[in-house]
Amino acid sequence: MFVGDYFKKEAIAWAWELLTEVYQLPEDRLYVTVFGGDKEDGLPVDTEARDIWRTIVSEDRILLGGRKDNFWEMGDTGPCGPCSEIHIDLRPDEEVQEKPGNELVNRDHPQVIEIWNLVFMEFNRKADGSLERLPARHVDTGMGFERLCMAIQKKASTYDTDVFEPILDFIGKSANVRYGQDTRTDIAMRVVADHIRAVGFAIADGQLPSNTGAGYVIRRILRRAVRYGFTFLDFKEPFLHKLVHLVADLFKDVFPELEKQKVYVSKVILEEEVSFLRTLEKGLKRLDHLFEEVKGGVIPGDQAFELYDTFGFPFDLTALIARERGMTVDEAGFRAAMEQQKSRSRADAVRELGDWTEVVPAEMTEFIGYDHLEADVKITRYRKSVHKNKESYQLVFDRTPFYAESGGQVGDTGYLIAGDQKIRITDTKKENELIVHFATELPRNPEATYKAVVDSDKRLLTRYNHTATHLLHAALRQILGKHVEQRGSLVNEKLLRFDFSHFAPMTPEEIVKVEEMVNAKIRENIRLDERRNVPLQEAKKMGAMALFGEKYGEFVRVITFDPAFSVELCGGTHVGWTGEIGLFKIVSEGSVAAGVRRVEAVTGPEALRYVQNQLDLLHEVRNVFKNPKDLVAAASNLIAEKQRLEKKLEDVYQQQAMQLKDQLAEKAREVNGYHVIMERVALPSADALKQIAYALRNQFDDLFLVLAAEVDSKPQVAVMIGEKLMASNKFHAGNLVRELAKEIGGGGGGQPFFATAGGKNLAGLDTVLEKARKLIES
RNA sequence: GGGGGUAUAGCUCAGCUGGCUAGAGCAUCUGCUUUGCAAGCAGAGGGUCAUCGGUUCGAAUCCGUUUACCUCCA
Repeated sequence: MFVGDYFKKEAIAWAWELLTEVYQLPEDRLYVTVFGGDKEDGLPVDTEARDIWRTIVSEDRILLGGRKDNFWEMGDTGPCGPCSEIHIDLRPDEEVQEKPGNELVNRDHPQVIEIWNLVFMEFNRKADGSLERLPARHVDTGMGFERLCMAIQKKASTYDTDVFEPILDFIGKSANVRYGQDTRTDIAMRVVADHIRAVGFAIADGQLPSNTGAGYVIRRILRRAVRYGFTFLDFKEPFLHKLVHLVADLFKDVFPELEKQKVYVSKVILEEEVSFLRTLEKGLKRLDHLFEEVKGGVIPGDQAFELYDTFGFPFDLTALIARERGMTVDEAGFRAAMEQQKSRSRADAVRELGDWTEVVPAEMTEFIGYDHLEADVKITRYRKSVHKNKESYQLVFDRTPFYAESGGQVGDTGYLIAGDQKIRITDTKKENELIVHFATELPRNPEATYKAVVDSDKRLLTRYNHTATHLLHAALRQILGKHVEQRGSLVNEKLLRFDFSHFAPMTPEEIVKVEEMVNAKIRENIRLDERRNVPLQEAKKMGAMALFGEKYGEFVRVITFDPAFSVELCGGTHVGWTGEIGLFKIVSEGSVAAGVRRVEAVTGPEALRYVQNQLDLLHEVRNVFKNPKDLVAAASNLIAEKQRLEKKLEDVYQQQAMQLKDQLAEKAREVNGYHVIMERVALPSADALKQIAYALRNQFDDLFLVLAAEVDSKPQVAVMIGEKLMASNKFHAGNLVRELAKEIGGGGGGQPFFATAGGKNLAGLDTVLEKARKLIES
């Protein structure tokens, strides 16, 4: 047998050998399942697997399964195939006597469980639903770790194994609950134990909770754990983070990464817990409101959905609390709203991918972009992609100078040329061994040889940033400490963004130091030492920094700039000498999550431009201040002075307004027993008008005021009615002002005691007063 | 990537369908009380109602833009 050979027979035999001989699982409790064929797909029974099994176990232990259980697919399209599972019956002997285990396989029995799955990748599901045989077949093996533990340790549940016991113990002590006493708290404890483990590992692996993609999955798992603890174990304060040390210790032999980073991981978890408990609290508040509003027993589904969708408040909590108050929630309505949301998202994500059209058979693309920026290439396959009515094409070549997005570095852009046709390549991505080029149109003659040309400017600028990222990484480790680990990275032609684990904000001094060190390394003009195809072990010996969460093949590429400074495993493109970078400048420093800092920086011409812009800005500001000796003092003086003057001006306005008010008060006449003031005034603002009106109202409780004002050469009318008069219900300022506004060609309104109006006809102001006089005297 | 939401005093927020001269609690400051502290009482300062634009006589409130954050879905 050679590497790459299809080893269905061996895979089956090895699985059996491992379980029965190495792990000593009892053969008489094991069952195997084999794909039993499917009419719809026109697939026969997997006789090949069945025949292999027949040489190992007796016929009555081989069961046939349908497409649901024994045909594995990862999605609507792509590689798939029949699978063969091994199940174990862990029930006590008496039960086995009563009912044979083969009747319980794949029946969701808690103690008759699948522990092993062999997937035989033999087909490719095409876009139209049809299947084609894969030219190169292979076997995927899946094993349930906890289930295997359960089988080996002969326990009734995975949670009774030594993988979980200490964690459950600790949770029980913290919650003051004993495991095994109440199903509800038991479930909660198991959920917490299981989830903290998953989340802890994932975060140690470099995956942070976030609101998109993989990070969102982490967040959801974590929140589920918090929620179970919150409702069933009465953990109202963050507690999950306390479990991290325990999990780390339990798994330190097999997963040392968590042990190494436990402080960091528990910090991240704590932060998430705090923020989720806050959303829970807010949700509870809203829920209280909701209960008061609906009062009549059933909470509408869309309301519950809004709570969940917009405020992140879990539905089952809503239902639980509703039950406690003797109410129910319209669950069907909730699900309907949820479905709507899903289909909306799906509609957006709909991307019709056509099947590959193969031009020349080829299993991989040779990447020649480290040495070439253009090359003659042949198209090996292409397909059409439709997204939101926009067509685009994906092309694969036999070899390519285009760098595919990877390791934070963006994919190359460029064009493809043949004869008079020039095709724009807008992006390049990797799909397994293939490098896929995204094109705006389809080559007219796919069989022709094309010249592929990478946008060299963009590539060059990107190189500066990628090498600078390595220098930055090394400098951060030297200055901040060895706990600095890369958490994420983005490298394009404009800037570099580097996320790393570190607990405190960087001080301005640290930023300067890092910047200086990177620039010193640039001036040293260190030569690139690039080694391709280094065995992974050897690379590690060289001290290369490998990243958690990154998968590396057997052979790696090692990028070194001074063996004593920066050695990294990296597939990206770099400068030949660090001096090419020219200048490195940090543009911003901030945080993205608990314990993770983000630095953004620019290099080369972009850095120069940045510095230039800053200096220009400074220069301009200096000019504005007439080139003072001390710019900062000049600026702060100016601001202080401005505040002082504003205050003063306000006082003056106030005084003027009060003076005007006093003058108006003196002009008050007694008409029908009211204090009537009707004057034409000139004022700087509508607000001043309001001020005066209110001031007069405070002075006379039987006030009847109509002011016709000219504000910014526009007519404005205000009517104010005193408190006493209001009580008589005789007047309504709003109605009055509307009537008066007709004279100035405008409209208005307000409250019963105070109203304003504006208009266009300045000449009408005097008529307004006349009209008002008639109104009051009548 | 798509949907929903939020942005008001140093902090936490209220302000419902435009018009109660922009509020509450906590924090800060001053005074009183007290041997001192905690606390209490009286008072004060503190706001470009995120941004830009629009509608209106009038916008924290309605509409649009930008930014940041929250949240759900993919």
